[in-house]
Amino acid sequence: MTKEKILKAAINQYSLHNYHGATMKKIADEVNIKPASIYFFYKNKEELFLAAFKWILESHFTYIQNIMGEVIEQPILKIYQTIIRKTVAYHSERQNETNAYISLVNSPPAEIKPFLHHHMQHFDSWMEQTLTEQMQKKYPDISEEKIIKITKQFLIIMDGIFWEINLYEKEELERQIEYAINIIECLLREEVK
Amino acid sequence: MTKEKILKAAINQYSLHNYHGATMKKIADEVNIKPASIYFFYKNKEELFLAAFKWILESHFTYIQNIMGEVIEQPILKIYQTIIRKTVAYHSERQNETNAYISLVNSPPAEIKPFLHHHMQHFDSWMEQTLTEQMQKKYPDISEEKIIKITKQFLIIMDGIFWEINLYEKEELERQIEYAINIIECLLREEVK
Amino acid sequence: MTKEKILKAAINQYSLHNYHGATMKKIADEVNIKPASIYFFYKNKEELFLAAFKWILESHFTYIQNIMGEVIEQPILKIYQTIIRKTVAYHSERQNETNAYISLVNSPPAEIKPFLHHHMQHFDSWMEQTLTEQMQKKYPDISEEKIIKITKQFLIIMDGIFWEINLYEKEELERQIEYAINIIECLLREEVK
Amino acid sequence: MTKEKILKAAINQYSLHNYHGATMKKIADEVNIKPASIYFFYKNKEELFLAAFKWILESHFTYIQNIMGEVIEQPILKIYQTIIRKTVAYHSERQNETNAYISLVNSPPAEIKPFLHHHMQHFDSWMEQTLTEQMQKKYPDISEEKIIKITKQFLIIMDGIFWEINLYEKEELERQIEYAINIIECLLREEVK
DNA sequence: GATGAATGAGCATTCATTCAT
DNA sequence: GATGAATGAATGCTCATTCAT
Repeated sequence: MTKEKILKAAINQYSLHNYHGATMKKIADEVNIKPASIYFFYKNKEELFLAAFKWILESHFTYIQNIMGEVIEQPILKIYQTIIRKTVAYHSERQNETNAYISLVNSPPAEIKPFLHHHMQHFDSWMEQTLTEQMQKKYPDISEEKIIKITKQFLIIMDGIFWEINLYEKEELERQIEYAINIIECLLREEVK
Repeated sequence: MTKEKILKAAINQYSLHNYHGATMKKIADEVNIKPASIYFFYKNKEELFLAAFKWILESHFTYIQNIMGEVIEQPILKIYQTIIRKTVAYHSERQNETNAYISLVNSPPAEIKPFLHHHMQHFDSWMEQTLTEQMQKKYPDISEEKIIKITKQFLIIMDGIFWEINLYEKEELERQIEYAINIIECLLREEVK
Repeated sequence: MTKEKILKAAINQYSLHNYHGATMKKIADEVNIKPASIYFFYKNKEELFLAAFKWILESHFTYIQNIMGEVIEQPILKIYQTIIRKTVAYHSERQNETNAYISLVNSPPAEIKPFLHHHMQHFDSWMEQTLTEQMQKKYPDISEEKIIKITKQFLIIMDGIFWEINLYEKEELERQIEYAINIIECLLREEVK
Repeated sequence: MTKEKILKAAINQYSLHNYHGATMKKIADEVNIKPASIYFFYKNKEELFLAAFKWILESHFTYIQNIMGEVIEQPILKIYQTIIRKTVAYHSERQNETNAYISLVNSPPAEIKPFLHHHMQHFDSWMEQTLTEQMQKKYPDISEEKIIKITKQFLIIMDGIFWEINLYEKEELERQIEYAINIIECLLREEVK
């Protein structure tokens, strides 16, 4: 119970102030305990943040997996649309986790780099594989090469939108999402014919 | 001379450890001076980093402006291609500046936020305006609406590639760039007729 | 316990070196703790010194109030005599507090000025009022104007003696006190008739 | 020229911030030179302030001597009156020097203590001697004992007023001065009869 | 489980001082 | 005479961590 609250507070503090700015005191304050008490649950700051980062990455992963599970039977464009929209929705609603995630990915504390790298690779290949699998099932005529291409292109667009989550205001972001979906439509129209 | 070296060291440290983790000591060590000496050139840490950020943003801006100047007369696809390729090249060669830039954009120290926001807006609107202008000149028949759309879509792709600079190894990044250019081709083919 | 010791050490250091010269290190050394530990009890240097000053002023105030309470029923000359003698005794025995008090009054750190001013005013008006009240009770025939005058004159003499506490050796100070009391006798003789 | 300006600036800074708060930088700024330049004229901070303190003490001494010279032929009450009034005027017009003087006297930097003590003694005995001499000349019938007593009492009152220079606003100070003169009148009336 | 008290290490910053120019 | 550049030492303060209770 308390342990979990500490974890959440750590994430929040990390998202607000980065690793170096997220102090044990601030975390403790957020949970309404004293800094010394954190050490009953976590060996030290590094361990706490390792746990926090794992939690962020895993819950993000799980969430996307769930979405994927829900839409997997739908037509391919619908899948793409849903992933983009839900991902944005997820991250817009959890700005602090997203912030933490972004700075984590971009400038990870040295201790975490190997773990992070492994996770990213895992996530990416899972996403790629799942998407290509579905396309192959739905469009058995299209060459594997083309399918991989379209999947990778989708990832570029996803990444572009992801980067923009933090930069644009809500309305403008909506518009960008529409534009992004238009791109995918365009790609599919051409490739799938 | 020393002042410049301090600036560069600050950028490097910021890229490695974020604002809070980049200490005056680390910067001084990199320049082979004592921390106290930094204060002869910069009033305090904040001022030093403001100077560093300005330098990054301005040199990035100048660089893109130059590229734009060089390719502006070329066909529109060529323009897009060149911007993507050169931007990636620029940032790949200056990983530390880019890292600094990315963490700056994603989790700016509160003191810098207003300045940063102003700059981003300026850069974005300049890019959009320059690109739409060129398209209007080259395709006077296409509606303004469509031109804006394609420009914004280009920006999504740019952002996607930008985000991936840090994530992918060199070769894979090359491939992603090719895919990105393919997307633009696809979009142009359809919209421009 | 420790908190109190820190307070006393702060007063002592302040009396020795003024506000700026009294460093957290010197205070900590005096208490046999490390400077960082002070911050467990006091938020910062300013708060510590505010507490110290309050303590000095209040204990001085309380002391004088007690004296006044004890002699209030005595003849007026006796009251004046006792106040002077006991004040000097009090301050002679607590040279460091007195020194701190004096430099506080004469060159207060800007942060403390308002608090100090308020206290001084309070003390002064209390003293004046109490003394005039007693005189009015004991000499109902003397005009208020005259009573105020004699009270104010007493304060001048008090201030003179107070200033001299630090300047004269013990014996010479005794003699000055006698002279001061003689002045008051002279004033009373004339005014009271 | 510059040397003198530095001296004056040092006094001013000392009066504003005490010895520890009066930095070489602040002094240099006031003279519009760089801190390094001060060292051309003074060996170090201590020497500068020693010079400054000497200057304050001596000019104060000289001033009082001049006043004394001017009024020495006048009746004794007039002498007392003038000394009080002119001393207050002098110090009111040079609040910074006075402040410096007061904190100097009350909490002198350890290095200066012996010099200061010697000076104070010299000043006090000169004042006492001059005044008693004059009284003896003007009232040859009064016993030496009585004369010394009245002189010392005058010094108490002077000290009281001196202490109040910093505490009271202008108008209230005027009133206190009147009261002080009244005291002296009272003393003279009685002793001189 | 929780915390009061303490500390070592480190941080940004200031300051008196030096020295070559 | 004056200063730009540099620094050692110190200062107020923060922070992760420990440990007895």
